[in-house]
Amino acid sequence: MQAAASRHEIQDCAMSWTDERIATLKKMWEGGSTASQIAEELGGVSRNAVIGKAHRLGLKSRPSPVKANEKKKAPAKPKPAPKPAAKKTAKPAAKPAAPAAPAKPAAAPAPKQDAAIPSQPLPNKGSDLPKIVSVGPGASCVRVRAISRHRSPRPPRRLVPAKPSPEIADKTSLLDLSDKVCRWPMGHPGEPDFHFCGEAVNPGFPYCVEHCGRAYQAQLPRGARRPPPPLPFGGPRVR
DNA sequence: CCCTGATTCGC
DNA sequence: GCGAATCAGG
Repeated sequence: MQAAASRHEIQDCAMSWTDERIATLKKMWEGGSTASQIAEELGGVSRNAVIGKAHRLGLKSRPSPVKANEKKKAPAKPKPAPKPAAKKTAKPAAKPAAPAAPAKPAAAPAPKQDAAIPSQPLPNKGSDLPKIVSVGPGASCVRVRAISRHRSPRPPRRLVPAKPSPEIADKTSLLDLSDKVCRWPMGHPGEPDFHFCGEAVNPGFPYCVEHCGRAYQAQLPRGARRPPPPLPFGGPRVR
């Protein structure tokens, strides 16, 4: 019995949208992660693929920079892009897709409360991320999402998704999130020990009482700056 | 120029 | 159904 293994880890080269991947996609999408992050997390898929899938799944567009204020008036079509075909056809492969930049200051998800935006778990006394980093040298099937730009030397991406890893087996993983548990992220997505708070939420909030206290801080009068910088999710990934 | 998501459209 | 190409706003 070679069974022992039979994990889901390497998804073969046939990257298909399995239930689990879809679940991860949903959670992250709803959790406020950007398509790029999700794509990176899932691995093997481009940001566009994630977006496309998300829409097909019926997930809606959260704060989109573009359609955010799309008005309902449009007698004329502002979209005269008749795509004359002959694009993909010519280039079935070879695409320098621009993967994603890990660090994205753009949007921090978080519920829209009037208070300040939640902040990241902060570098807790520095004891969150310093740990392992990647698994697997290079799969044989990692799509060629070459880094077109001169970003950083892409570290060996771990192929194991946000699967139940022994490291976080007893912690609240992405897939364990629910409306009842605190969604405060501990660490960053992708980290081997990344997990969520998991405490019972403060009724009406996505976080537990403790983290609500951190997420919703009253604006202090200038002069009394606090040390902790904000942002829960879309933060600078410290890789 | 970078990012973001939305949409189109060939496969 | 999938996702690259493209669009479009910030």
